[in-house]
Amino acid sequence: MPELPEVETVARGLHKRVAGDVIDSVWIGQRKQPLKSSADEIAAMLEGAKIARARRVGKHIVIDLERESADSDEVQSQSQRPRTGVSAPHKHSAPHKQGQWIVHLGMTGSMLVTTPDAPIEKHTHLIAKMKSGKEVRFVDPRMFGKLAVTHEPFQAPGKEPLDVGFESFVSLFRKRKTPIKSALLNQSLLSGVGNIYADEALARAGIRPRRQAASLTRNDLKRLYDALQKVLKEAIELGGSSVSDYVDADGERGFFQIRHLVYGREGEPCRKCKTPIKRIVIAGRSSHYCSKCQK
DNA sequence: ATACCGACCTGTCAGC
DNA sequence: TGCTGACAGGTCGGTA
Repeated sequence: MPELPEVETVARGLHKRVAGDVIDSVWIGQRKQPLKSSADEIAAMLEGAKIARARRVGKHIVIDLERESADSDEVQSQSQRPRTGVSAPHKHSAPHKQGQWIVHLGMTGSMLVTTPDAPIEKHTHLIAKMKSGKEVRFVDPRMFGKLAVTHEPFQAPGKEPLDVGFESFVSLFRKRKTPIKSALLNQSLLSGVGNIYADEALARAGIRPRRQAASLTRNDLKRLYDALQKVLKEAIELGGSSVSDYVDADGERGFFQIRHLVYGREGEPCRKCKTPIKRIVIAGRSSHYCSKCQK
């Protein structure tokens, strides 16, 4: 489901709602598909930790956790401790002060901040109960999402599309024989671009998705670079694209889908020239373009 | 090294 | 009213 703008929206929503809050307890459901870290590892890292920050890296949500340096001697049980910050629920609390909770939403994942009485949706795989009374819930029908915890600083494999400089952008594609659409989807080149925004950026730049990446002129790449940054920023402003079931941390849909030029518009007229939008398959993914406006 | 392809899952919708 | 097949925002691992 979620690409850079959607993940950014969810991360901002989480930050706004639970930054500074402390995780009291964690419930983790059974899943056919593993979460990546084990349930025990996740619970050990999360329980008793304070959420310092929620942010986006590529298509990942990174939640920075802090833990009071429980200087060994007195470790109290989590329940009884009047209004101090973090309690240490485990006797052998991690030696690390800091940790990270990494969430990938896959195709259909969502991270919701709810009240405890909100009905529990089908396919809820994790519930973190916060000291404030709120709950953070990870819901993921298709189970392509992943949860992990780590002490290592998380790094995306590729460049951040909104931070990368133009020269660096050019060098990513210069030698690639693969179609430009495939190169845009390759997370080890750029992290965060998915099927919607690849199509939308190519449409705005006037470039056909099947064009070999290496065949793009510097001028083509400049238009693509500008278009990509612009479309991502606009989409973030509108809370992302809700094509079917994407919602943010508050359960709200995004609105960028009404601005799509090509994605999901097969057969509909191009907004500029009225030519029907075409759909082809590249590397197994639907790709949409206007055959007149994109060369 | 690089690049396709199917697999991983559930849900929905169109067509018969 | 089924049933079947195609398709869905993403990534992996195996294979060419």
